[in-house]
Amino acid sequence: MDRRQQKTRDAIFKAFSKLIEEKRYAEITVQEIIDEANIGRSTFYAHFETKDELLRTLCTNIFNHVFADELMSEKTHDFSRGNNDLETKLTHILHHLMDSETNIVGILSSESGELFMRYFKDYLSEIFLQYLGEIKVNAPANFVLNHLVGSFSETVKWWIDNKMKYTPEETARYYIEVSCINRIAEE
Amino acid sequence: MDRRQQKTRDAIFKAFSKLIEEKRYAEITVQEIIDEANIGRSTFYAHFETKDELLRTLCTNIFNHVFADELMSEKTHDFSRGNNDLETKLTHILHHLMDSETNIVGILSSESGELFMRYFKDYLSEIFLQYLGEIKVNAPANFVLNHLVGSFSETVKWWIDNKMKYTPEETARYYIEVSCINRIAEE
DNA sequence: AAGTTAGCGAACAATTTGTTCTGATTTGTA
DNA sequence: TACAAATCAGAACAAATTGTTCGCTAACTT
Repeated sequence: MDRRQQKTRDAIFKAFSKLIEEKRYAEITVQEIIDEANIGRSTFYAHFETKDELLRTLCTNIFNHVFADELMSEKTHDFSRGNNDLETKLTHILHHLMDSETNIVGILSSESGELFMRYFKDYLSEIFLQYLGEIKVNAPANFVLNHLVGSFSETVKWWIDNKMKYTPEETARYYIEVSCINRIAEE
Repeated sequence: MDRRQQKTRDAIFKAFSKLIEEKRYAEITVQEIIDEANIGRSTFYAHFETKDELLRTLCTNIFNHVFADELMSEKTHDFSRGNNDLETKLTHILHHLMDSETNIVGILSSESGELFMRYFKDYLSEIFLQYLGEIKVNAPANFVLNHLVGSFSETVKWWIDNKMKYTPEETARYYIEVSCINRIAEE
């Protein structure tokens, strides 16, 4: 890809990330992004049709990176020692969020966090889906999946809102603790 | 209160509710609300300073109604038979959502649902706070509260997205089933 | 019935959005 | 190196939106 395109793209992402930490997504104007990125007006629209498309692309980039490892290692679970496997995976994800270059923390904890959460949940679903069969609970499967994904994403938000003052290991542990998943181990 | 004011207010709420079921909150313009409500431009601004204030007011109205009963009966729990009390309360809330005059279901399941969920969670927190002391889990209290509130609101969303094909009783049961709350009963 | 309050709608300035055009710059390649 | 193609900047534009003001009319309260 053309180096100029790449540079412009990066500038837009960087500007957008910075702005989204300062104010709500809805309040950010395309003009502000253009000014912050220091590019021409038409240049922005050559890359993204709307602000929404920019957001969508940014989310895909970020989460592809965060989930890169976890989605690789499908079908290699180890249930022999309870739910160790899942706990490790979740811990990894939290570490990735912590170490990410782009300021995901700023984004997720911003007023626009909900938008990102939607994308986040899509990725999480793929992870939890692999464990669904192991859970013995008297409720519809799609309810359980929804619950696991929803409550883990709530956990992440809580963790970030609390300035990550707990370690990824502790946080994953808390989640397993309150989750019905820990009944796999108790069987 | 002046009948004219009441009529105008109702017209605005009704128009806003209708629009929010059709499209995202961000995409709704004040002009559309005005047209749908069939009122004068200045009239809208005489009632609400911004679109955000309209949203806030609508949420307060709706949820005050849904939670009216539950918030009354504070401090009258009955832990003697496990978590029956909470399950009943949650069932009530689901019933209220079902029977509400305003189309809460349409609103909560709309693209703007997350906005309403934020308000919904505020009310839920008050309910769950009363049960927090009874839960024995090795995790910070504010984590547990966040988890309970978050996962119940996820339950409600799941229920609505599934066209409420389960009864409030069933749904509340499922929630208790996967929740760490049912360990109160198991002690 | 008289005085007060609310609603109407036109007109206004200020922003914002997305498009189009022209001319300049950069890039990959021959 | 040189040239053609792609990319960029920025000005200018129409259209939509926002929030305010003002004079007039209709409805309400006492």
